[in-house]
Amino acid sequence: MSISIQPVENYLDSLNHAQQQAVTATEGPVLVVAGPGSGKTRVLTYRIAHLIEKGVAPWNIMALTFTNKAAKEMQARIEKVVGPRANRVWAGTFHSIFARILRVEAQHIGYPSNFTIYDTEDTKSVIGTIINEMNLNKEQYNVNAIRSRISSCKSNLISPKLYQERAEFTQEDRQAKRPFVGQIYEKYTARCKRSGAMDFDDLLFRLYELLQNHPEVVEKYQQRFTYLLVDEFQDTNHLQYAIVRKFVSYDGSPRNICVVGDDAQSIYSFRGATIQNILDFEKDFKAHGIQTFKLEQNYRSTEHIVQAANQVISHNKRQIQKTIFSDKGEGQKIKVIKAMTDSEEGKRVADMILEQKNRHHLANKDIAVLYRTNAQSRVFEEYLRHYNIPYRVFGGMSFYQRKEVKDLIAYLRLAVNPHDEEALRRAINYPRRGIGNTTLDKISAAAAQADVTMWDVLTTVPTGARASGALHDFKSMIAQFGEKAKNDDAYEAAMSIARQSTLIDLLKQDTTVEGIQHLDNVTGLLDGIKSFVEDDVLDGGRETADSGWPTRPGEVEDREYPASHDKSLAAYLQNIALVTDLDQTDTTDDFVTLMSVHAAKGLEFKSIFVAGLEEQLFPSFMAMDTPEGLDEERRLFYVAITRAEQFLTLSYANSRYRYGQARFNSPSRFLDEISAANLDAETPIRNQAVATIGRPGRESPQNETRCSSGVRGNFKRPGPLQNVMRADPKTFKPNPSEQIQTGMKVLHLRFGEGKVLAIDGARDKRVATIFFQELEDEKQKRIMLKFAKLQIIG
DNA sequence: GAAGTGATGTTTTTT
DNA sequence: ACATCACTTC
Repeated sequence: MSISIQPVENYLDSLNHAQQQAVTATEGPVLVVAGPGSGKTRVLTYRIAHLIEKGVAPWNIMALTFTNKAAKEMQARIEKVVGPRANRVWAGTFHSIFARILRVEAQHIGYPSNFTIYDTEDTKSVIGTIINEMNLNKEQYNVNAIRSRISSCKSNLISPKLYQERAEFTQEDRQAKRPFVGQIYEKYTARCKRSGAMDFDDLLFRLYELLQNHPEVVEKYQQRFTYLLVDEFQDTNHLQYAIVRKFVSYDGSPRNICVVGDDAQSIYSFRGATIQNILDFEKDFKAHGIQTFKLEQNYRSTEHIVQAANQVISHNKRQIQKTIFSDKGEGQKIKVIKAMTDSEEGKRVADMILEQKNRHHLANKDIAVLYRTNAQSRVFEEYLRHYNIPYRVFGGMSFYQRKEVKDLIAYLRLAVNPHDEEALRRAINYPRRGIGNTTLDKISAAAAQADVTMWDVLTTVPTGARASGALHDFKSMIAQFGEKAKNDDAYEAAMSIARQSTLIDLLKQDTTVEGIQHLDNVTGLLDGIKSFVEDDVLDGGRETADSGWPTRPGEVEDREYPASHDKSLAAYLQNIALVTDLDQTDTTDDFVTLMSVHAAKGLEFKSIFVAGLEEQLFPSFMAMDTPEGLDEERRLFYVAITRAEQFLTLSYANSRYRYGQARFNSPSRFLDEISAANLDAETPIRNQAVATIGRPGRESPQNETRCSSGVRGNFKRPGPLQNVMRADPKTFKPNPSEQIQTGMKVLHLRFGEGKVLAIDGARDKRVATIFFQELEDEKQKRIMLKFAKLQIIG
């Protein structure tokens, strides 16, 4: 392909007719319907470059994407055409761009500018706490269900107030036997606000409210963003479109808005995305001379693949008419692997990968295995590891979701915003400092009572003497961390917080295999913060670039928006809250990619494997009951096969383990939707394959230790710790607990001989701190005397 | 307070 | 199958 570096003058020459039109129609509303591989990103980037060439200031252009990756790629490609001033274009995800605006305008809506961003975990935890506090039944009030209901409310512009006013909702809830959902929603919203926190949906919803209620603010941004572009428009939800409209719909607006999308690739309706937006867009801007362009030539895939894709998608009724074609030649027919079991599927796919690498000289990074659910990755991992083929799994647990990483981040978050209750709950007794659930409940109740945060009442709530001391210590420690966060750069601050919170010490004490892994992860986090501080490349253009560029109104104003030069802890946290693993791919490494079909959207590979093509799985049993659900599954399949450039292999298994039990499914109906003319006739089921179904581990158990790229620790757990008898049960005679005093030597059935270092608490709440010589790692134990069986031996 | 046990739900996709 | 969570036991 000839994309890379185009001389500035003739970048238009490299485009086909439809693409050129889409690039040069800069004024007024434009809808670009772009099939897979049709050069959509190219059109978007050239369009922006073209605007800049025509004299539009980069900071007057806002380009909204769905993923950070897409935004980065766009920015990089604009830079190739127009140079470093590309950095001043407001290109980013909906969430990140809106967060940036909200930081500046926070005071208008009663938020601090360093507000915390709650991830899904935090959200669920808050909702869980509220359900607890309201004494509601956990089965009826399922946290996940409530969370998604609240989320979809926000996506549809329904505030808590509106929710409780509308009979349709209250009635529906009453029928579902959960009449308090509205109240939970209201409390949740209030609590987030009190904590100075926004969840993902709030980044959109709060911005909408801001633009709605503050004419002077909305005007400022309407004037600022004179050119608006939206990528993957089919995946926007109602709320996102409402915000976009706010920016461009006002009296005298030139309505320079360009949306690019493909209704056939809409795969996010489960989180509120709706193709209705495309239809509405045509309607909403009809009066303003909307221009529509269709990009129908596919430059990615060979003909068999494109034809198969067209056949599949033609089974969907409602769609924008278009004809995708390719002139890249017939290419290879599509192969189908029929396996007996999921394990055999894994083996056959790995075999085929090996064969393709040899026969067609493919690199690992030319190959991807796509599946419907992340849980399917395991069998492929097993066999790829067995064959020593490097691979990487995307999705599943992200780095930032790991417990030890979240633990440290909780402290960092507290340092920046001590009102962040989720961080407080996480950090307050880990490492242990004697602030148990009882104390926590008291604080929580007092905070709710006074309508303030837990931080506000931390040291004013009456508790036991011990807890009270611990709370004072904790509060002053966090306050001290807060000073560091304010004065030091992110790395210095994080480093000393990691040390002084004693989190690092705690991790170092754990010498098990996982323990070392945990410490590695935390070190990795700290390294990440370090490179955040040191990295001035990422957005450096803001400071130094384009000195020859004339100063315009707006340029000075631009400095109002926090950017790369902000190396504070607050800036770092803002950054990572909206980042996923996918965004930090090191493209120099050569590995096979394993990911869900959703995650693969927007990517392309020479060779694609789509696995698990079975009824109930793909299409998913969750979606296949309704026509709309099935259509979306089909679009998902369409996305999957159109990722392939030259080789496409589909696979399925007759039986597969789900929930620990073998299930039998028939081949996916989607397979029947591809004409036999595009399928490889010979699809041999080798007898020999059946004979070697056994797991690789069984054949050569030693092999596991050498796996080069083992990302997920398949290590054995070390079993119950120290479950060895250290004292002879026959001669063991425990003393009554009242007799135990500080300084005594005692014998414990399992822990052996120990010395009582201290005792705290009174009567039946006495807790002894005992030093056990014979224990390996954690020699000091705190033992509740009421239950402990200890024999005094001196 | 800590550790071990049994019950339960989870698995569709993600900013 | 696996992880999380309420519950029991020391």
